[in-house]
This record gives sequence, structure tokens and C-alpha cells, in this order.
Amino acid sequence: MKLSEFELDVMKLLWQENACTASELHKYLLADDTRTKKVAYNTVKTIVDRLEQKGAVERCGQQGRSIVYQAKVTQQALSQQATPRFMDRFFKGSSRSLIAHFIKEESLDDDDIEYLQNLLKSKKQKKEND
Amino acid sequence: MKLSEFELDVMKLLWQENACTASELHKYLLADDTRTKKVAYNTVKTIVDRLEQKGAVERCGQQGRSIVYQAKVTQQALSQQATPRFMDRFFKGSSRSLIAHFIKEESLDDDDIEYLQNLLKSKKQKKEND
DNA sequence: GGTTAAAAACTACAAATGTAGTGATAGAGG
DNA sequence: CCTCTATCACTACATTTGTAGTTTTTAACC
Repeated sequence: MKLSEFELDVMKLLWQENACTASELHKYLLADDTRTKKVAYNTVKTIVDRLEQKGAVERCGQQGRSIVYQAKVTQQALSQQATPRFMDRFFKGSSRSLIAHFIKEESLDDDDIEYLQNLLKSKKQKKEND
Repeated sequence: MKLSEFELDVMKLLWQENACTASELHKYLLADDTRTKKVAYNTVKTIVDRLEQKGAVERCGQQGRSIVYQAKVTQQALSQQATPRFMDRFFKGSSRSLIAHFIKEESLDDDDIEYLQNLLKSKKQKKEND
């Protein structure tokens, strides 16, 4: 399943909020300061309709006249599909250089660093036990 | 600069190969087994033309009748731009959970793990010196 | 029960993208 | 030098995407 940028933005909201009506989604999008462009309700509804056609969301009830939608595909499933393309594109398929990139470029606090160090440690240990 | 999927595929080749003619790019794309769809030479040339219009590539010579192109924007510059959108979409803007995801899901050998552990260590030390 | 406003359903359209054909042209090879 | 074929430049077109208007319906309220 291939979703567009905007479609993914809406999916993200559905994953976060679990179940929403189109108006609720519209409100969330308007409230999001990181979005410069403000869209009309109809625009959001169109996106939701397309997501429904693509099988990414499904109806799960009503609230008055409003249809309640929920995600039908998991974030996991979509990120799994998107990840290799992204990696391949920018890091020549090397997860090592990808992870290295983010460690170097992104801000991490002590807690984050410790958490990740432990992850790596347990990954190493798991290998040794195999 | 916003590039499409296919445009990014071509950029990747240009970054790898440094400088190419359209026919060379076409050959590389045909040779790539991970691409199911096989495209015509003209399709590739069109993409290169569009990349040129967008200022992502530039002409840097001729080989017979063929124009030699090279990347004008760096991989760095584009991945920088692509990264936040990707992160935000799938990991709620948390670089920690993104890195964690890749450590958990991707295969890393001992060498990779050691390298990444050292990276984290030096990141921690740098913070202490600030 | 009739009215109304919100939401649904349907339609529209420009821009971007993937894909490739057509016709012009200029090096390479005879 | 002339021919021919590879490549260029230009054009075309279906599909997808972002964006929203128009028309219809229906729950809710009086």
C-alpha cells in the first residue's frame, strides 16, 4: 500500500488518537502549528475517503451524523514498508551508517544515550547466546 | 528542493557514480534487480531533464553525443531535508525511538555494534565537556 | 412533523509524477 | 563527405495528489 505525504499525516493522527471523525481530524490538523498551510474540512474528508478506498482506514461507528474512522493498517506495517526505501536512498542500504547518522545529528539526552547503549549491549549478548 | 521517488533513485546513482550520461543511468537502472518495472531510455532522460530544471543536477561535459551529468546537490543536503519528515511520520519526532527501532530491527555485526557504542560514548563525553 | 445546519457524497481541477513517443541532429564509421 | 543510429529536445498523456466547491442527506432541535 502506497500512501502520499498528506495521507500519512492523517494516518499518524489516527494512530495517535485511535478513532476519529473527519471533523476531529480536521481540527487536529488546524491545531498543528508545524503545518503552515491550513486546509478545508472537505480536503480532509477527501483524504479520509481515499484512505478508506485504499483500505488503510475503516469505519467503526457513528457520532451523530459523523462517521468514526480508525486505522486498519498498523504504523508498524507502513514503517516497515517505508524503511528500506528510505535507508536505501540515503544510506546505501547500510543500517549502520543510518543509525550513526542519527546518533551524530540528533539531540539525545543522557537518558536516551544510556537506553540506547543498553539496547546495543543486549543485542550483542543475544548474538553470543545464539 | 522536493524530489520524487524516481528522481531520488536517479540522484542516488549520480552520488554513487559521480558523473553519468543518461544512457549510463538507464543501464544502471535496468541492471538493478530490485527494480521490478523496467523503464525506457526516454523515461530516464525525462527524469534527468526535470532534475536539471530543478537544479539538482548539472551538465559537466560531453561524451560523443551524450551529455554528462553530475549531482549539484549533496546527499547530505537532501537527507537532512527528508529526515525530519520521515521521523515525525513514523516515530512521533523522537530520534530515540527511531534509533531504537533500527537497533532492534536491523542486523548489525559485532563491528557495527562496537562502532555505534563508541559513537554513543563520545556523544556522552562531548556533553560532559560542554 | 417541518427546518436547518453539519456532515456525507460526489464532482472538479491544477500540479506533479511516471512513463514514453516523435521528430530533429550530430558524431561515428564507412 | 554521406549515411545512419544514438541521443537530444520536445511533446503527450494517464495517474496520483493536493485542494476545495456543489449537492444531497440526515440527525437534532423547535
